[in-house]
Amino acid sequence: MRMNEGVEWALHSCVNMTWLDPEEAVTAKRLAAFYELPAAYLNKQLQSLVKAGILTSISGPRGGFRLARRPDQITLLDIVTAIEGREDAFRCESILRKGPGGNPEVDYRAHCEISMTMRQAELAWRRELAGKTVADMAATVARKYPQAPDGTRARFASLRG
Amino acid sequence: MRMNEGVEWALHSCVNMTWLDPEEAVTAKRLAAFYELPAAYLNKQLQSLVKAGILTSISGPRGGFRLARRPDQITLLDIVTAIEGREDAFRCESILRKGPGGNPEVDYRAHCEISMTMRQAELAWRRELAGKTVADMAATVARKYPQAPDGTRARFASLRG
DNA sequence: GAATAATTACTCGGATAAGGTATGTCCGAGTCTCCAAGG
DNA sequence: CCTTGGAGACTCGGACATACCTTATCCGAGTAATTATTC
Repeated sequence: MRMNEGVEWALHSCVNMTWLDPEEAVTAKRLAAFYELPAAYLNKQLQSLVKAGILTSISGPRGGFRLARRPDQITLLDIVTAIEGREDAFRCESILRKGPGGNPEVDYRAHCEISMTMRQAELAWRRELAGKTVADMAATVARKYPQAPDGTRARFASLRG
Repeated sequence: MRMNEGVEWALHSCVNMTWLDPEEAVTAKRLAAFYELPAAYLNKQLQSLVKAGILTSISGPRGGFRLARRPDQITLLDIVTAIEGREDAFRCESILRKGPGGNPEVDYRAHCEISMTMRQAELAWRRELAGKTVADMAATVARKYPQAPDGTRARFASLRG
């Protein structure tokens, strides 16, 4: 059980975009150069965020990506779900159907005790992620490292791309 | 982010073993036949449970697997960890090292806000799983489906292997 | 000088390869059982 | 009848293939800025 690398990239990228002018678009190339990541692959991940309505994309010169809504309206769960998909990590395969008294018609995700318990645990995980927004992250970082916002803007400005 | 299929198999198998005589060993072949699973692969997963100290294995005729300790002493987290390993799903790659002010010496798992928040969410997940034991599962199933224990024993007895 | 139209360069977006992990299979080492032979 | 030795069969355990998903890359469609041209 291993989360996509893109989740980490997407989270950091979204927090970084918080420091920028809301109208300003940043290219995937610059976002990638920021952490020395592969640009084309990061671009692919950002596309997932666009489809999920988290980012807005702009084509052509002076194009790029920007946050589609206020940072306090974007939860970490939104980003994780956009990259990883909506399915649970534990996918109940309804193996009880093959056991004694198994019924092919029954949806065991709603009846199998193990399936429900595993689902409950994932809900706790999701609840935690849904309780934190990109704005929360940015605020904490800015408090602990006051130079971060300006430093980020400066770095973006200096990056060729 | 997709959990190993073996986790579901291991959970169901452990609950099933709860119904059996604690001294009685069940072969991987029978456990697999119970849900029509691939025997050799299930055997591989059960080996992980043995290494984790959850099951005890016995070689030779009349051999097989049995629970290494009381079902109320085996949490779902124990089983998940045995199969999936101890690492977090979200593995912080410390990409901040490459950013402005990045320090190659710093362990960002303890300083990166995003890393810590993701870790916190996984802790909530683990806490849920650690709070449920195999005995809890078995008890709930037995209450909802009183015929389950006898039915399970009967099925094991009827399986060739 | 201003408006307009063609050109150009730059961006995202999706289609296309490469690598790694989960899945699945196989055979050998060890061991318990069963059976037969001998006391 | 009881003991003992050996053959046999069965089990786990780990080494060996396969398939799928993640990771990575590339090129084309579209677009906005730019430049040259005309009025």
